[in-house]
Amino acid sequence: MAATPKPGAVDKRRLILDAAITVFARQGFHHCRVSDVADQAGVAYGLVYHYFDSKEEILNELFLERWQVMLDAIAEIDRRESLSAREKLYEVGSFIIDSYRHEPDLMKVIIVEVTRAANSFGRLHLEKIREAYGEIAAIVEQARKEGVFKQDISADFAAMCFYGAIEQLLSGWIFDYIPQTEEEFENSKRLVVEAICGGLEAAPAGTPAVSG
Amino acid sequence: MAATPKPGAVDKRRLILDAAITVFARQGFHHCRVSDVADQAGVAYGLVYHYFDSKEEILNELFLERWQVMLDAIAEIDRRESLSAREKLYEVGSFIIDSYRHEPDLMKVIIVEVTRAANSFGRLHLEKIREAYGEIAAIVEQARKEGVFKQDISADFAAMCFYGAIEQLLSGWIFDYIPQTEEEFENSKRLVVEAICGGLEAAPAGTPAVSG
Amino acid sequence: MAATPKPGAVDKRRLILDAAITVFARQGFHHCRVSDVADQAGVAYGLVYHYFDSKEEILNELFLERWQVMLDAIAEIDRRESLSAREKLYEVGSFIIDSYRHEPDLMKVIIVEVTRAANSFGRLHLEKIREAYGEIAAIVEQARKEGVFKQDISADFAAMCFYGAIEQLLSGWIFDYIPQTEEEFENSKRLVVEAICGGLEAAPAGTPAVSG
Amino acid sequence: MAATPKPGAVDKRRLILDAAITVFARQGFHHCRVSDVADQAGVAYGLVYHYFDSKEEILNELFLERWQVMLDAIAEIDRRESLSAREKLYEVGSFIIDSYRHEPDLMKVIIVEVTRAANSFGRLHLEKIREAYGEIAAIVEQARKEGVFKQDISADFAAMCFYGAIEQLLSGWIFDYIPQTEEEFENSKRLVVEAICGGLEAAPAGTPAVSG
DNA sequence: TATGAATGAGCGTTCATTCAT
DNA sequence: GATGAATGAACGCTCATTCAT
Repeated sequence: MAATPKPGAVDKRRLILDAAITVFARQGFHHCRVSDVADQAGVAYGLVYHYFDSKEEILNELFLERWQVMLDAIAEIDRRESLSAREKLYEVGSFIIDSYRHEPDLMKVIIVEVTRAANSFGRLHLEKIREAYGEIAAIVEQARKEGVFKQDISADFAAMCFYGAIEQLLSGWIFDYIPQTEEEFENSKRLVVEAICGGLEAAPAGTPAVSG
Repeated sequence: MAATPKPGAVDKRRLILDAAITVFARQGFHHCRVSDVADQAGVAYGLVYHYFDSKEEILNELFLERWQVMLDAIAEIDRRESLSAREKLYEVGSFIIDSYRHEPDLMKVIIVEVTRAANSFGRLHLEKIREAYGEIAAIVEQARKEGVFKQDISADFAAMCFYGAIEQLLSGWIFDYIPQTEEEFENSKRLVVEAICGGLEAAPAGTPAVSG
Repeated sequence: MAATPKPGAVDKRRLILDAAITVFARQGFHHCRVSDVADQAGVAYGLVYHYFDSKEEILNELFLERWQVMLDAIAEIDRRESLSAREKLYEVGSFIIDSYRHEPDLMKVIIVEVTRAANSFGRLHLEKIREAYGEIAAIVEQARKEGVFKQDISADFAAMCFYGAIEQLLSGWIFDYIPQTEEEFENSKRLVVEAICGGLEAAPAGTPAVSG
Repeated sequence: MAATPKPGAVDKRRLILDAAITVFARQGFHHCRVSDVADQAGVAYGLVYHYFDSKEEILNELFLERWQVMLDAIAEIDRRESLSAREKLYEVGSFIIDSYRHEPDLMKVIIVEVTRAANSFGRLHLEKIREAYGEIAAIVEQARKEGVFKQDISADFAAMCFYGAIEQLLSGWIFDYIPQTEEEFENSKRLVVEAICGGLEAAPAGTPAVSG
């Protein structure tokens, strides 16, 4: 459809996608009009339909584009053999949290309008969303095989807990439960791994602490 | 307002609320019409406006009614002094999971349309939703004071992880990631506490296991 | 859907249908908006959609309602055993021409937007339209069997010629080729039968004229 | 305006006109986009506007171009003094039927989108369309003067009947009421003249038949 | 000539809500 | 209480046409 834009020229398609991120994040996908996106992008209404088949397709594209980046990143992390399971999960959590830190609107849209809206748009992407759980589960599974992680908690189950905790943190930032400071972001990276891998319970006295 | 219905008479208001649970769960709040709810209830759709101010009010009422039951239940659990923190969290998780088990449509509506839709309807109820986190945090906080839970993980943070993990599990059932068997429900109650409190990591050899 | 209106009350559904006749005839189906119909009927926009599923359905209803009346009338004419074939065709032509005379807008809509628009809306109604040809053909067929009509012109072919001639006359009135006077209508009834049954050619001298 | 294309070069204007015939015939004028025509022609849709002022102008051009050919042909037929009225009408009918036989798409477009759509595009061309009736009427008129055709049927009226019958036949082929075989075409040429000139009624016994 | 990005008016349809009965 | 006819704002999408390149 749309060709690669000439170098130096403004890529209107990108402009529209970026405008959509802003508008979807601010008003919500359902509560904004296509014209809001066009206005935000500074283009005519019809141009949106020149580049996209529907309002929904814009959201799908935003999601797929970004989610794939995350899937690739997690896969890459899992391949780093020098890392322990806990370190791998730390990297995964870091990647997600940093994604939010650097592109909060985009991540808000993805979390709120897609992954947490699984019975509307998320439905379309259930498989893609589950891939992420699967990649996390793979990290856990290896740790279980090595005896580092508990045998009685399945890798899938562990992945759900880990991902759920992180998505809850993102939700906390998105909806202002939790202050959004650099320190808070960094602490959260560390603590979510500590909580899920090491558990909330303090080690019994005399037990050497296992730090992350 | 609607008066208490005569004994023996059909409570149309309740009929409409129950119909809304079914319809919201099946079609989603945004993808159903007021008339769908009325049809399901077997009443004229004008009657819905006799009992409720708007479509949204129905959802609000469903949420508030049920969420309060949960808040009360958690508060009650927290008051049981004989229970350890882990046991309390087990009871909390059990309550939520059993809620889904016994009323899956209602819980689906609450989770999908309210707590996970915090930028639309959830926005109205942020405070009420946070109360739940606060109650869980209170349980954790006491355990921290007693030295049973780690000091470096704040109670609020811990509560987010715990609630996030459970909501993720519910989402898994709602969207059919996870099989919905009695055994699965029971295992999940146990394992989510084990994962969050005890951590995913196996205890180092020689360390006495701490069971839930 | 819409119940029978109370006696004395205004039947809004009928009001909309009548308004549609006026508007479709004046502006053409494609060149009017649903709001034009609603305005003409003096009702709110949405009421049109309360009674009809779509703009198209209004046209379909207008056509089917009226066309069936014509089919019934032709069938009834064919059953009158005392009439000759020529008399039957005269009655058929009279019925169609009088239909236009008494409800020119409705007939204009049916002819212009349906029977002469067979590749858009007419497509839906091809079968129904052909029924009329079939009924006319039946009249001709009987005359052929009786030896009154020529054997080498099939009944179907003859029906096409007869119907085509009449539709052309209606078109002439609709588009003001032909003056619309009472006299013209009456003459046309007589002459179209004379032309098609008796032919344009004058009888050879000495041949007794066959009058209609 | 577009200049005459270089010899050997592709005439894009002609390409677009031919593509329009195909597309208008297949989808209908109203149900195709300018880009459909351009795609069919294998050119960018902007080019259509280089050669034509509007989508409508393409249709106008197709109609005028072809209709004039027919007008000329009928005029030429009328000038052939050796032919009887019936023979002239046979030639006219043959010309129209052969036109459809050789260029069914073009004739379909002209009949369906112009002559039978007189209240949209046809409106523009009423005069041009009537010219054809006039030419046919001229043939009849002469026959009336010569006493060959009946006096009580006016030439205009007769022309309408004759043209109406033929257009109905074309419609029958266009919309697949009537089989499109060579034999059918040839028979129709003969029979339509026989029906309209000679009439449907069998000659009374003892009357010499007048054959076409 | 030729391209297709850009424009924006226009329209069909939906549906929450009101209200007369 | 109960019904469903009536309202009308809102919105997604289409597509003929323009125009910069």
